[in-house]
Amino acid sequence: MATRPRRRYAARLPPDERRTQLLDAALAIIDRDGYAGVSIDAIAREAGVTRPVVYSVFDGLGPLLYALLDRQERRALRELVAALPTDIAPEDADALLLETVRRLVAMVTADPATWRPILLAPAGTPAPVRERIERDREIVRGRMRALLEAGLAQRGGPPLDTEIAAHSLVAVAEHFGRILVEEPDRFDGERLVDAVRSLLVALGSS
Amino acid sequence: MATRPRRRYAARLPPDERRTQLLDAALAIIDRDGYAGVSIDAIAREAGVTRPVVYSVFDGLGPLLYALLDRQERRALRELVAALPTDIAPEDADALLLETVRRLVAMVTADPATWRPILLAPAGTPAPVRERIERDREIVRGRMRALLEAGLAQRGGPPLDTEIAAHSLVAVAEHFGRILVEEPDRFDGERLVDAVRSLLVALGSS
DNA sequence: GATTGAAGCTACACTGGTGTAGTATTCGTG
DNA sequence: CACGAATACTACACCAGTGTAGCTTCAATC
Repeated sequence: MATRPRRRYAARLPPDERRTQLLDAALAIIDRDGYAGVSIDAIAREAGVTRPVVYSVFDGLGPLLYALLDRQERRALRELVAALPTDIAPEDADALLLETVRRLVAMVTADPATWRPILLAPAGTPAPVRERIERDREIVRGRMRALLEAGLAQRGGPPLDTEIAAHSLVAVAEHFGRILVEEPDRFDGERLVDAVRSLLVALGSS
Repeated sequence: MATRPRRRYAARLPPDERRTQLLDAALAIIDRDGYAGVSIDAIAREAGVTRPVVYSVFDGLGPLLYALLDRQERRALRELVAALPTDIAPEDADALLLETVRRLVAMVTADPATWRPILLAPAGTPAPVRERIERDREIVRGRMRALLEAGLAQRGGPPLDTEIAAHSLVAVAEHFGRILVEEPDRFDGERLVDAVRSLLVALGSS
């Protein structure tokens, strides 16, 4: 009974680098197989290491995913804020809107590994992670609502339930974000921009 | 060592009734705990029966959930088709739209147990079930698209990417459907109707 | 009221994942 | 070049779920 030869030791890393590496491994798994495939065991395997190594850095899968979100959230929100307009340019609102859509599409397609875990979060995520993402979503809606109100005020638009409108816009954005991430060939990004343009024309927006 | 007393036998049922009962049990679990809580074991427990009973009727969890979807899909699509307008009434399109929204809201709030498994499906559902629901979604989008095109043709609306528009409308509808099912107190149904009404006014829809 | 077949139950073997105690290896330092 | 701290590995006990073989009970029939 040839007892299996001892496993070759993985390169030794200080906790900080190990931590980074493990988070990268988790991200790679999520990007490849979705949240379904993620487990302490899978992460250890992906990193070429054994489970106790993972436990030496994180207290379990929940805290690990939370830490991952912690790291990715910053990047994602930064990208998002950069893509959204900062204020309303009344004279060229349409062009600004189109440019924003274009930026959002580019943002997601350029870095799907960042966006997939966020857009697909409901599927099998631990509750704390899901709650956190929902909180972020709420923040984005708040910002969207502020933009809407500012826009309506400046352009003298008619009254509108801006909370509902913000929900709707974010829902649509997420829907197409999900498609961009999961079936990148389904809709060309520019087609989405064109659709918004047509909509603006249809609305007779000046 | 007091060996546990033999479990009391559950009422004997012919396969058909047992099948129905098990599907009901699965539905109750999904309605209560979401897809996360569903397993052969949990379903057997919920039905007051042991696992082999479940296996005598279904080949496993996948087929069981598929059968459940089979049963619920019919009801759901029937309700949905009943709620959507059948044709375009050009002279009172706005009222028809408002009525449709009202009907959709009523449909979901009246029977959340039917709609929760569909609206929340991505979370932890076996692939075949998810694919099936996605197919249904595609059907609904197709219908929505036909309505849009008919409406635009009749009312001489401007050109629009109706595929994108249908995606958007369904995405918004699902978003609010999910909220209605998960946080019924967040938005009053009538508020959603009002929002659509305001939107129509804002569009200067005649 | 005995028989018997359908419908349930128990018990077991298996899988894949968790978490940890104890041991082996590496590598920087003196 | 020896040693000790840091880092990794092995091995185990545990859990929850799966799927099945074989035994038990029930109830319809004669």
